[in-house]
Amino acid sequence: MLRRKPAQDRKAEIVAAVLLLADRIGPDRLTTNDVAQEVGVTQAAIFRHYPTKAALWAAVGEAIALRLAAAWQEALATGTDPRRRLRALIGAQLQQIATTPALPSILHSRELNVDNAALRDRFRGLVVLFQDHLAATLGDMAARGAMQPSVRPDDAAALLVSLVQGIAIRWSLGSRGFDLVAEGLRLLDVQLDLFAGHQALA
Amino acid sequence: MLRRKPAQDRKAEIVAAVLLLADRIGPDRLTTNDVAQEVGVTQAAIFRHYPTKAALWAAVGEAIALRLAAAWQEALATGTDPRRRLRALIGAQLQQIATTPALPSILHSRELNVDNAALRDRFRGLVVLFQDHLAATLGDMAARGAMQPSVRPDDAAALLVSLVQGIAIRWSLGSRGFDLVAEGLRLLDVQLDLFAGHQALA
DNA sequence: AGAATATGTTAGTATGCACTCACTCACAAT
DNA sequence: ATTGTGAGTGAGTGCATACTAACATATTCT
Repeated sequence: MLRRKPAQDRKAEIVAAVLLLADRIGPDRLTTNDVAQEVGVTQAAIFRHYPTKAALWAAVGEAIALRLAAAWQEALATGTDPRRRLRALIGAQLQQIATTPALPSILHSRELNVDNAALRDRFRGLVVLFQDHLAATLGDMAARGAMQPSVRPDDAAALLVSLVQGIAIRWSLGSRGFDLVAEGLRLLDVQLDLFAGHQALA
Repeated sequence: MLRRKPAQDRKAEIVAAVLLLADRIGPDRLTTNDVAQEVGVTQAAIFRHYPTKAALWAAVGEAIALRLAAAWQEALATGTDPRRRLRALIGAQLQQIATTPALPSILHSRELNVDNAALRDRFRGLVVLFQDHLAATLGDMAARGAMQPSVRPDDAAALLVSLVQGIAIRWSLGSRGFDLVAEGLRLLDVQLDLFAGHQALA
């Protein structure tokens, strides 16, 4: 018979399994049976820890939200130079996606966006928070003259958010054949040099 | 009893229903029953026209591929000015997304990417084709001095593809509260001015 | 050691899914 | 007007799913 674990540990294992399998199988196709097999217990055991599948997804969402918020806080603690802080923010985001590749598909899954209204609002708040961080840092850069005045700050923020999403998609479609963080930061530097309006070194 | 239609018309109706419902319900959650109700026939009738659900998805993919290719061809016929051609290409792509909002989610759905290998390759080819068009046009722009030499053409193409994906996502999440094509082209102009290295008019 | 508890299992249920089969009848050509 | 064709139906099948209830035992507390 299998080793029994305290509920707290098992719950964490289950959430981890969902994150792993959401990437492999897809968030909207993931079944409680898949999760149970991955964890190594019976399907019924999942329901001892989470009363419904929706509750399980809520726990997964909460775990993601905590991780993201922590990563952003750490990035914001990076010095006072706005360009370095921007790099830290974007780098942290890319790092989160690299370690949890299911993140984008979960964020856009119908599971979260259609079924679970409370969680959807939670994530909307997160996205807004991230964009606020970006906008604030871009404002600092503008104050230092590191931004062409012709580029509106909200447009710049939109371009940066797109950059992250776009490279994450390319990384996924290309079977993760390159270093997401390194390539993302390289592209970010290209874009930031363009924002600054001076030519980068060849 | 319901009006009977020739198979060709009915098949087109079914494909149209899938495109509509894939947006509303999600590609991976769409059932043959949903489709049948939308069309106004019984579930069994769907299987008279398409032997399996996978075959139905293949038809949907084919329809999308034809539309995209046609839109790109039309855009490429736009004059010889590379910047205008780029605007036409991106505008066509945004227009396609605006009229078929399910497009991005279908392109990234597990239905297409996991189950239907043939169709996945078909779409991969489409994406490559689009990027080739972009790269060629960017090359023309560079030849006319409308691109800073510090920006590699493939990086520029990656940034433009990201721009389209990013604004499409924002449009979707924001309940389509703005004109996707107009806003996308506006952002494109901001980015192209940055590529050119001269300030845009305020 | 023995009782209490909580983590697990076995064996279900109801529902929804893709898909099938025997059959009906609307329509078009003769 | 008759008839052949094929679009459409009603009633199913088998399977997967989320979830449940009764029971079992590993672990912990005393």
